[in-house]
Amino acid sequence: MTADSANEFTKRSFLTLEQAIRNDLAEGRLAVDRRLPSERELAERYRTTRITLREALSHLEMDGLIYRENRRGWFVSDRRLVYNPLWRTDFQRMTREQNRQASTELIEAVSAVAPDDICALLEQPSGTEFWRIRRRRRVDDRLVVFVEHHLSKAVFADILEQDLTGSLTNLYREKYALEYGDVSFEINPVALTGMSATELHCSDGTFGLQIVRVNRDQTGRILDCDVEYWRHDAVSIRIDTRDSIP
Amino acid sequence: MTADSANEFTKRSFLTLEQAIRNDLAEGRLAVDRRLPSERELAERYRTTRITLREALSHLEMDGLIYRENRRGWFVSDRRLVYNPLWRTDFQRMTREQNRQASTELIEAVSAVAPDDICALLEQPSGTEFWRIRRRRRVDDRLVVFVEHHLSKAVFADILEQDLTGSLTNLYREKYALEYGDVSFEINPVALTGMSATELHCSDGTFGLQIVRVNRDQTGRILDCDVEYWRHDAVSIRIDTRDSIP
DNA sequence: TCACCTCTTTGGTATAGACCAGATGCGAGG
DNA sequence: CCTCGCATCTGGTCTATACCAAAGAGGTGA
Repeated sequence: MTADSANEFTKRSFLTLEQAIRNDLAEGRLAVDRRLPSERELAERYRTTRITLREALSHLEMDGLIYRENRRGWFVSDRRLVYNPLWRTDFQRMTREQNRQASTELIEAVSAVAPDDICALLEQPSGTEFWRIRRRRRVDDRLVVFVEHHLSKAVFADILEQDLTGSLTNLYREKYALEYGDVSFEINPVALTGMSATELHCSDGTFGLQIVRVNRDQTGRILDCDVEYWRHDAVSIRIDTRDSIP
Repeated sequence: MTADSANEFTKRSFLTLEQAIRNDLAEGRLAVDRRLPSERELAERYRTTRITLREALSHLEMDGLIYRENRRGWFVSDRRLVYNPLWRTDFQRMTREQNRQASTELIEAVSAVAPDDICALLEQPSGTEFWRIRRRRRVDDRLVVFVEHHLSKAVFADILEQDLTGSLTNLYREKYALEYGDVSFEINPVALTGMSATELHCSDGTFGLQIVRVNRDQTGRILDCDVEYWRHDAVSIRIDTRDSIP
């Protein structure tokens, strides 16, 4: 930040601090390589305390302008990824169509008893075991979503032998000759906690968007259930009934 | 409990302030007709400072357990309203089907130039005037959503003479013989600011869910555009392709 | 009855420190 | 070359206190 902009900021009210940071961000004075200076440094520059500064940063975070990675620092948010949960196009293709670059990491793939609510969604008795595949995805190198898939062990007997870092959609089609049919999903604003927070490198309690989706094949048989946890500033849900819903 | 873990217990109370409040909420010790004691009283009760206490309350707020009304206090959240933006059932009926009670307040109904992005969505040149209807809705007496409707002045010439506290869906059908056709919408997690925050009685910067919807009639003509701002803990979006999309 | 004013209570913002814990980079030792 | 451990960064949490501004209660006067 230049001496000028520091001088411009003379009033001490909270809103002006937030506005000052907003302006400096917009004009690219603050961030170097999308990364903001440390909180201590910012507090000094704006002649305020870390508590007050963090309050302002939290507001900008909620507004989707910046985000933080746990104990790593603050960063400037990129544009949102447009996402239609009714489409089962694979993630790579979806991001490519938006001129973004995506990657997927496999966290685990095991057999496990699903929680009761998931069993209910999958129309199986509580305590049923499913394949549990946990992955996380990046867009332009930023961690944006943590996904937990629950798959029928009967239908996908040998899924663990497949490459699970790619598209499950394609795997279903190519290895199991399954095409998607109906879908249902639920979107909830939630706090990211536990594993979703850890894997996304954000602190416990960060705001996120949870999307729970149940996928069926053409015969109406339930195939799997995905539970996605998105960084809230990284995604925009968009649905249009004029699009065919395959 | 072993001696080791007892030792650990005395060293660091693994029951954090947040968890303590969480327990008190769950067991009904804290909620007195859904309102929490003042921050000062809570801080005293939990032997901590207001800053720390507010941090904990913010976490619970993000998690959707409690919410605040600007300078009025903290309240315990009720269950979420299930909402399908593809359905144009009127609000009253939707809430009744979930055993909730709804009400709508008209804030203003005027002719006004719509912002550029809204004009673009409505496929009209920038600077076009529309009817602008602003309303807010309550569920079980809690303010949950602020809505801004932009309607074609040509199609709805005399809409200001109608009762605008009721269902616009019904008005379209009964007074204008219009049925809904295709819909498209966009969901974004945002910070509530300005009018949306003021009208919802929440402080500037509170986290919310924005839903922008464009409605068409059966011939594909654009009817209107709704911009909704929801309190994040009050709504759950649910969509199922097996439901008919009228 | 009702508009208006005032006083109290509430959350909202701010100061100035301090220590903790995870992330990271670097250097020493294998 | 690689690994391990330590020093030093970062944000995360905390104490203690103060004043401000809006909301709400209650009283006052037309």
